[in-house]
Order: sequence, then C-alpha cells, then structure tokens
Amino acid sequence: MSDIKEQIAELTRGTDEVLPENGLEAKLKEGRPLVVKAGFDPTAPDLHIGHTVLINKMRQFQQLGHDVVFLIGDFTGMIGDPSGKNATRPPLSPEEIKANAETYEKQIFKILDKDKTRVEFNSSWMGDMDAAGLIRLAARHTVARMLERDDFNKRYTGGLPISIHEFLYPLVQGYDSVALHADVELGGTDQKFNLLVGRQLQQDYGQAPQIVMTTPLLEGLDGVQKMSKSLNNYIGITEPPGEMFGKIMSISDKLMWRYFEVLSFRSLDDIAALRKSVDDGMNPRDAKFELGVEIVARFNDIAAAEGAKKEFISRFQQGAMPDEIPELTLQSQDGQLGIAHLLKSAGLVSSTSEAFRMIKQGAVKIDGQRIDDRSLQIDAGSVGVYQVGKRKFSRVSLT
RNA sequence: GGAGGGGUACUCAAGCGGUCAACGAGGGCAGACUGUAAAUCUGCUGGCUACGCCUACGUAGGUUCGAAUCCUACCCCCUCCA
Repeated sequence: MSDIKEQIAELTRGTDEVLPENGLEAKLKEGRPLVVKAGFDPTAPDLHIGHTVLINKMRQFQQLGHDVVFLIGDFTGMIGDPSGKNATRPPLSPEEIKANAETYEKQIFKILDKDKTRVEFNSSWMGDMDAAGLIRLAARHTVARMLERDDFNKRYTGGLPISIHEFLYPLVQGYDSVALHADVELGGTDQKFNLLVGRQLQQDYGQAPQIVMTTPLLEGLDGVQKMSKSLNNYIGITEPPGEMFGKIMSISDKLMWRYFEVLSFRSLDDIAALRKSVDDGMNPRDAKFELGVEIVARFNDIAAAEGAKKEFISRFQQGAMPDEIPELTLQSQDGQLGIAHLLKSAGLVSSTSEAFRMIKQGAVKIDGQRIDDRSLQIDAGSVGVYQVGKRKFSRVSLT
C-alpha cells in the first residue's frame, strides 16, 4: 500500500475542501479502517456522472480498506433539505423508499464494491427517537449557529419565513454521524454547513469530530454551468454506450482534463503523463477517446465501450451511416407522401415548418444525397434512409 | 392599508394604433471549417400539404376599418411608505 502522503494526494484530488485541513492525515495515521459516510436523498435516484464524483471518492476510500457507508436519508427525506421553496415533503411510502434504494444500488455498484459497502437508512435510529430525544438533540445546537447557514441567514435578514422543522434537517443529518461514529463525511459543497453541524454534535456526544470533505458540483457538457438534467447538459449513467461516448467526445479539450481529474480512476501521475503527450503533439482527440472508453466501460463493459468508439470513428471520422438505424414504415396518401410530412411522421423534425427550414438549410439527405426541393413527393413502395443534420437518421419504407 | 412600476416568444429584453410572427442579446438548431471538439463565420429559430391561411404579446371584455400598442375589469409580480 502506498504511503500516507500519496494516499492524501489521491483522496483530496478534485475535492473542494477538507476540514480541518490536516485532519485527514491524522485520521489516516491511526491506521484503522475509517468510517466514511455519505448521505443520499431517497427521492428519484436518477444519477448523472456529476453525482459520481462523490461516489468515486467513496470508492477510493473503499479501495484503501475503509468502511464506506452509503446512507439513505429516508427520515430526513420527510423534512426536505431547506431551500425555502418547499415545505415539508409528503413522506415516501416504505415501498417507494425500497424501490428507490434498489435503483440506487443498481447504479452505485457499478462504481462501488457491493461486498464492501454498508447501506444504511437513517430511519433505523431516527425512527425510534421519541419527542424527548428530539428535544435533547435540539438542545445541542443554538439558533445563532443555525442562522450561520447561508440559506437561513439570507431568509432571516430578508424577512422570509423559516419553519422550525427546517432547523431539524442539519441536526438529524449531524446526528447520523453520531449514530454511525463517522470519521469522515463526504458531501457536495452545498452540504458544507450540514456536514459541519455533524462535527459539533459529535463533540457534544463525546466523539472525535469527523473530517468533512466536500466535492464540487461538476460542470456540464457546456463547461460552464453545473451539470443538471434541467439544463440538458448531463450524461446520465444509464445512457446507451454510443450516446455516452458521443457526449464525452463533444466536450471541449479544457473540460476533458477536468473530467479526467474527477471522473477517471487513473492515477494523477498517469494523467500528468497523458497531458504531457498531448502537449508534445498527441491529438487531444485520442486522449478524449481514452476518457470515453473508460467512462463507458465503467457503466457498461469494455466491449460496449470499444464498440462505441469504433462506431464513433466510422460514423463521424469516415462519414459512414450508423450501424443501427431505426426503421419504420409509413403510410402514403394517394400513392405518395410529401417530404416534409414524411420527416415529421418519422420524428426527425417536430413540425412541417421545421422540415421546410431544415431543407432550406441543406440539412436533409436521402440515402446520403442532399435535397433542396421542399415540395418533393416520395412515391409509395420506396425505401430510403432519411437524415436530418448529422445525427438524426431513420430508414423509412413507404407503403 | 396608501403610492408607484411591471407582466411580450426557451430566457433576458425592445416595441407603445397599421409596414409586428414582433428589434436586439443569450440559448438552441442547421451549414462551412474541424478532431461530431473549442474558437470563428453564415443562416434559421409559432403552426399549417403553405406565394396564402390560422394561432400568439398576463386573463376576460370593449373602442377601432385595424390593437402587443387605447379603454374597463380581474389575476399575478416588484419597489417605496404605513
């Protein structure tokens, strides 16, 4: 096993903050398996690769022999992390929680070692706590400290409502660390306050405070805004290999290095070497290939990743048609069908107006032949590959 | 409760009686260039078997040959005062 300095370099790689700064080193020097905790919301676990930055971090700890706890916040889910927007969420049913937990597991075990991961639910200790216990817990923290949280602070000074129960969220999350005797808690940068409350509570309960490590929100495909579904700049971890590979290839060279840093399992030395090769003249595209293959293989398998790469090369570098083109059959009217309607019916454009626009712009091809006649009629009985832009294809037979 | 300002397309933001399917910017899409990069340049960016028609400027009415633009009511948002 590598020495502690080396471990720290890898463990802090890509993190935003480690608090206290030298705390991790002290913990590691104790030479025992650390309890490493990360909490997840029990709602809709549809993860994108941005979320995996944190999970990758868990994996690193796991590989170094530590005890990694995947904590599902089914109890805290009743509160909802305070944002000022939503009041109490309706609690999820046990069935829903179970289903979500299973979805999580299916996704995270592509990264984590199933046998070495402890999955816990915080309802298992919070569910038994009675009102008196909750009051005792609440007595451990002051309002002044609670108001240090940025979100609360803004609302308080802005005269906006803060419900009492929202104060309980950080407390319960902190208590989780007490219950688990956590040595390290991982979370996104937006979790910093909550993670720090855990430290304070642990001290109040006579435990050594956990180390807090925050990971940044990953930039999306545009390289500027954070990756999120609503901005449509994300790579979902359940996406098909070709899709995933293509999205990785479309990122900028600058962003590629960022992704290498936080998404790749390759060592820092390895990445530095690759970077040097590129500086010395290697085509950055080929470095991106390596990233693409690694990521796609992680969520699928190596064969799928190599396949996606091959497909990518033949399709875009050599301009070939994709291997798999969706096929469908359309019904003509009076023995033929206008091109605009055909494209719309095939789902290649969203309206006939758009079809006309695309034709005008030279984006439409039939069997590789560009067309410019918007009033073109296709005869029944014909079969052709219709293409709009670079990536939308459909093989249509007209009857 | 009083005073004022505002609600326009995916977003921001012009327009303030006809020439407005609505300036401009961002985003998005397409074309060129490429490494399906990035940067750059160009075009497009409501719908409709389409040189015309239909639907759109908070909601509902009204004035007018004609309204996003004027009037009335209503809904929502913001600022200042209490």
